[in-house]
Amino acid sequence: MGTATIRDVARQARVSLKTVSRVINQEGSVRDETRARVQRAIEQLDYRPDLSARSLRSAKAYAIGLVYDNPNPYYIIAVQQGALAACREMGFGLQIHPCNSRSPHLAEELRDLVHRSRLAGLVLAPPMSERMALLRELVAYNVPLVRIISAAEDPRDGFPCVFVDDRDAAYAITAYLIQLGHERIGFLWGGKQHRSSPERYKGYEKALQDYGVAMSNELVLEGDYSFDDGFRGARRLLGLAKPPTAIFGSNDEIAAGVLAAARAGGLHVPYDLSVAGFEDSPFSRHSWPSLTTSRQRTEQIAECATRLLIARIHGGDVENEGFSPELVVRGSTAPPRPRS
Amino acid sequence: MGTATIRDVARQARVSLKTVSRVINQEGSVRDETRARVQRAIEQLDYRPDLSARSLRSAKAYAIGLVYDNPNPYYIIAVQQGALAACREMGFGLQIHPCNSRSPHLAEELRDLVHRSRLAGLVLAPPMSERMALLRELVAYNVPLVRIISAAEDPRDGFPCVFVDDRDAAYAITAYLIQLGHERIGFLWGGKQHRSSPERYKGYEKALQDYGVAMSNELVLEGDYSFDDGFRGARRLLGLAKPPTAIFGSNDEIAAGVLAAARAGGLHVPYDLSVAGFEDSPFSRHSWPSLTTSRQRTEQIAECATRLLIARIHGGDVENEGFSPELVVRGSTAPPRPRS
DNA sequence: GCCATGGATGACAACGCTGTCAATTTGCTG
DNA sequence: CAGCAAATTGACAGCGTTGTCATCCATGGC
Repeated sequence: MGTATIRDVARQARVSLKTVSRVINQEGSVRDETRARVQRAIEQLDYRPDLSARSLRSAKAYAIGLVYDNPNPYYIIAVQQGALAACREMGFGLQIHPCNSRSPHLAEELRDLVHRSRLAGLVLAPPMSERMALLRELVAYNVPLVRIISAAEDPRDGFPCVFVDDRDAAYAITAYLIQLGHERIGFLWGGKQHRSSPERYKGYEKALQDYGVAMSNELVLEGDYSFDDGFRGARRLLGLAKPPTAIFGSNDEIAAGVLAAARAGGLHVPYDLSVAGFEDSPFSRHSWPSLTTSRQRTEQIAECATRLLIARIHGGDVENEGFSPELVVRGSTAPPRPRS
Repeated sequence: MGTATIRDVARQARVSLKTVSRVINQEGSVRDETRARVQRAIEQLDYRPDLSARSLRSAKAYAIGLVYDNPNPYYIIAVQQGALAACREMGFGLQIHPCNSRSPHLAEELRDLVHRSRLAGLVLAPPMSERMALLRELVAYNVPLVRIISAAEDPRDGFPCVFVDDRDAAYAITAYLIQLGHERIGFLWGGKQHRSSPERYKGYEKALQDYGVAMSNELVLEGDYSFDDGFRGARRLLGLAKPPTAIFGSNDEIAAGVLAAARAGGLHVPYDLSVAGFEDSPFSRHSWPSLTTSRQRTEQIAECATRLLIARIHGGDVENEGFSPELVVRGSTAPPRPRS
């Protein structure tokens, strides 16, 4: 049995191979009656075009690659969902490619992937999307790509992208904390290899300036986008002579660590300490108290990036697009407790 | 530039196409000197075989599909990682295929996928892996597959699988709670469409029996593998005239909901209430207190399943394999508070 | 010195499909 | 009804690779 080919369909419909091909690819120039006959044959034989053969012959590719190196399952799943949605709609396949962003041979590895698997292009998630050297190499290899990056505005650097305004979002969170009455607001950095980290820091800094709140270096700690760094960072901040009344973690995992540290220290969130995160991961809804955070429409962002890539592959000259995360207020933030 | 073909390599090495093919596929019957010349040409030209052309011609496939319908990002990412590890080692590609397990045309959809994308076979994660009708259809379509399922022992039903003994693991957790001194232990069911749910329930039930602890229907509630059902279920249990002193949630998300409900009710975990989860997701480590749970080596399980599939594709007649989750004791469980 | 043996190599076709271009049919005009 | 353009259809080659089978050459036994 198995797998009818275009040949079988042609025989059954009493037309040439090429006519079947035309019907499949909606090329037009086929009489309605002929088309109907071919359609019928296709259904009777349960025929499905073979993507390998098609892409081999037409020198077009019908799959794209999704490249990431990110330990955050929520983020990755959302990116995958978005990319898949776009791919399915456009009739493309999706090949996922988690990788090590520190690998020295990444450009070759990716070019390899593209060539071997006949990928039409790549969607790059952070932090790969922010390695200029990598981007240049890939472009030199003629690999079409679209990036998802953190930037306050269109970078116009020649590499197409979808950009997310982390700075503005961090500004909004910080401003919200200030408006609640907080004047000592701790900030825990995310990973240095992510461009989003300095962006978020800049937003924090600018809000303090704009509202005339004094900066204090002791309130800002470096770290990574991890629970453990949130925990450790919070412990240090809470051990200060003048501890902060609010802590802004650069993502929800960090904020989760802060929550844990606060509880370990016997503090009641939000009355003794306000905590804010970033990302709106499910964790932020399920923690106790639930986290004030910033909602990134990761799925939509990825879908948009994938659409851009496919449009580019189809030869379009497409514009970059920007997204702004939005503030989500939940139970982990409140006005500071009046000085006793 | 672009993408040398086997033809270029043959020209450069002054041999025939076929000889290059032999070298690439390690077929033997090539003189060392010739092989070296070809190798050199391959490196110089940076040649990579085209998987589409190869699979087209050889009627073999070099990619497998991973099919799942599961809202839990931690689980999915772990399964993907495991499957990818096996695929990379064996030179296979991986195509992910999230889908709706309730779709009536799933079998056709999957057969379609296999055919169009020339997949060598499918790895099925729960709950798809437990739909006998689906399995039968796929086998009728000649689709090689391996399942990941929940079962206390090798089902020997003709469909190859990797089976995870959820029952024994749930038994271990329940027994542990009993040994701590608990006699009223609530149980919150997972999703009915997952075979793991009744398995976990059976483990709970058996432990109560074996230890001579009275069953009480009011302590057992149905639900889904979700935070919200954990929250609602816990509220109901805690509102009973004789509330439980411990609650066993069928997974970590449910347990997270229980934690939240306990806190909303002013209870201190673990002193007023012990809580246990299942899965060892990162959440279980990052919650406060961290959750006593059952560690499933999801990544290894998926890798094993993928290996089995590839072995089967290569014509091997392989044995099913079993995994037993292991008890992880953390801060959310303690002896019950003495009656006041 | 001759032939059987077997290892190394190559020529050629074909996998399933689409691009090119030529052949055929259709429809329209005068 | 001839004449011509446009619409429709088909023959054929070839994408990059491997399977089949034929060919070539060195070796060794008699």
